[in-house]
Amino acid sequence: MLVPETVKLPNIYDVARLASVSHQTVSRVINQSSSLKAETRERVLNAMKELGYVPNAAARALVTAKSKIIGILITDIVYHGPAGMMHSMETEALNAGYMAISASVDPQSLESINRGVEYLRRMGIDGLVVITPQSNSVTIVEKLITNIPVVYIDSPNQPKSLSASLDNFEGARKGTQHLIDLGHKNILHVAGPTEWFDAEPRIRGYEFAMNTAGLQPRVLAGDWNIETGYRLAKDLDLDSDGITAVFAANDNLALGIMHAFRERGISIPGRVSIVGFDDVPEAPYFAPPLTTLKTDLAELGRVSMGLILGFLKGEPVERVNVVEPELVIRESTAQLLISKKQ
Amino acid sequence: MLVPETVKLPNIYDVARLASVSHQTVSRVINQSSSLKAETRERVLNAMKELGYVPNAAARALVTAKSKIIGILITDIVYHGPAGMMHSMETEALNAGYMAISASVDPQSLESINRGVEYLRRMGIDGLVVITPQSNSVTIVEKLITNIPVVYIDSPNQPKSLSASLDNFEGARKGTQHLIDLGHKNILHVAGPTEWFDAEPRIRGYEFAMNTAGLQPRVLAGDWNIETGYRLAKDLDLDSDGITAVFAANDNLALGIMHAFRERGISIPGRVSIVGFDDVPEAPYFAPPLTTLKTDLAELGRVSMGLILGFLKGEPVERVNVVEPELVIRESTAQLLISKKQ
DNA sequence: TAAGATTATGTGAACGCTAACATACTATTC
DNA sequence: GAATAGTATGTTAGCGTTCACATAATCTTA
Repeated sequence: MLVPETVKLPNIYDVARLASVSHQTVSRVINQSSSLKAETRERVLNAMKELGYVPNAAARALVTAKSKIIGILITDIVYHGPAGMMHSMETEALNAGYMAISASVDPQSLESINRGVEYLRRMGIDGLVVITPQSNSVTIVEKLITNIPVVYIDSPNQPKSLSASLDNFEGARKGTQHLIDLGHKNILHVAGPTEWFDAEPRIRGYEFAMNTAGLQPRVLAGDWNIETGYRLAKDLDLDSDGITAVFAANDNLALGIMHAFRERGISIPGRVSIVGFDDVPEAPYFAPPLTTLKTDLAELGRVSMGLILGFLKGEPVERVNVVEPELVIRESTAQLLISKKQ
Repeated sequence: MLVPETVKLPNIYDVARLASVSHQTVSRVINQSSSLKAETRERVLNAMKELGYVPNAAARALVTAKSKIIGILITDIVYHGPAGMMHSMETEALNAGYMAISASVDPQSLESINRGVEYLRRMGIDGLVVITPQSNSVTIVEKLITNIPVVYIDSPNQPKSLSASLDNFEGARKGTQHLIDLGHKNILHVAGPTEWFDAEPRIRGYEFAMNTAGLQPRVLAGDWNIETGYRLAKDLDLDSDGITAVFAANDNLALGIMHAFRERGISIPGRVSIVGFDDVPEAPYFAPPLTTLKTDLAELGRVSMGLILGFLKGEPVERVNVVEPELVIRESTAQLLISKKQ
């Protein structure tokens, strides 16, 4: 059996003794202070290496009142997007000498959100990124976190805070316009869950494109899950409304929809064109490959973390930043050949 | 513009003063000590609430020499598996009063791994979970982390440490056996990258099943990417070897392979049966739905974190734990009707 | 009701670091 | 070569906790 050993880690005094300098000189080496003789620095560096010294973050945090930790409050990490976003945020933080630390919470449970925020506060985070698609988390955070900068991702209209978001409206508009350009007139939008901040602007972007083209918008309420797309498309009546294209609020929905159509023998894009949103890595390999809106979430993560870090460095930062999705055309969309109204 | 305000957070003395007790009594309330008059506890609790007091983790870590933080060293968080695993680990840690903190590193770069480990050490982590599929990270960790417990996920044979892993061998054996049971004789294995610990036992499991059945194993080297599956299957000669089934080392490869076959007009499972590994959420919606091995990575995460936490609590823990994949049969595999050797 | 046992609270020090100041060395100037 | 200005180093205190111990208050029991 393994037992916890209690090895005393070397501290700044141990290094100082070995290098025959004062502990403060060691501190200066750690903090790259100027006015240090090269020879002394060298000696200290060697002593540190010899003892395997690492600065104690707790002690430093205590005295500086800065933890060099950025918190990330995140819901639903299981979805494709957030995971990649986390990764890019962490890298960005690391490069600036910060650690990123995340608490994933259940957006349905106030208690869970509270607990997540509480844990982050306790760690003494210097800044916070909130990746939450729902308003109740935002309210809690606003109440509890008052002394550090906060960036909200995809949570529009936080007047007092920083924010970064995808331009969901514009993405949805582009996707819909693509279908309109192909000659489609009856385009259905299968929407995401309206409690999510992302879903609503996608609906509005779709409606805007439709209205602008003088077409009748038609929205079906959904959520982000494959299964929901499948269920909705399973007994969707295309013919009576003459639907020839579907704009799905994300790739998951699109995948489920395509699967249902495949089972029903409805040809894509022969009978119906499909557009998704996200461009998940699998999208080019769907049957058929999916036309969708590529959302650079890694970039969104970088931007958000950059906002916090810039703010902490005292740089002037934009309060609101936007990342634009890009239309990727694949085989799931095609020109409408037989126009109904002809 | 927003400017960093410097609000002084209340400390234990502020609470003590407001509650008219000593700071030590407040500490006792925080740490749920017994031998405290209920009335006193109540008074302190109220004072804490009134001031919005949160204990300072840095100060506590400094004096206890315990950070209550578990580090997670992770590579390739972008893959489906690790993300879900992270989530379950974090939850497990939180429930035990620990925070989880991750550093993602590039497994190709020694420097990146070093840096990741370095950052985690600096935070004074109490334990470490290493999710890395490659041996060089393991060596670095072993060299650098000597004073705290480490769990290696999917890194077999770490004699001095704890480990948890998927039973990749058994999973591969089951998947291959399923194809054999369906009457297939010429089964190709498209393998994962051999530098990854996961890939090799999958190859061996496949070979074991084949050899046991008196069949000739045939392995094609690949990696974990969809694109690779696609590329390999694009000009794969099925006929000259009479291949009727493919066992892919993960679902990504399977997806790429299926896509190539679809393009080539090769019917699945009519002409070729396909088995994957992972059971990604999309697998039931592939064309056709994919037979695969469900790997409960969330469970693997829970087990791993549980090992560390149990160890830290001084409980006796198993050194090695294994999570078994489960065969999920879908439409991508079918009975071989025309047997070649008949 | 005095003595001991138990429960409840208080006091000082220490954890490892950095900030602020003090002092010792070296280079410059007149 | 004495006065001045850097440059390089040392000394002390304090960050907010918990720990180990000391003391005060209360409860037993003969």
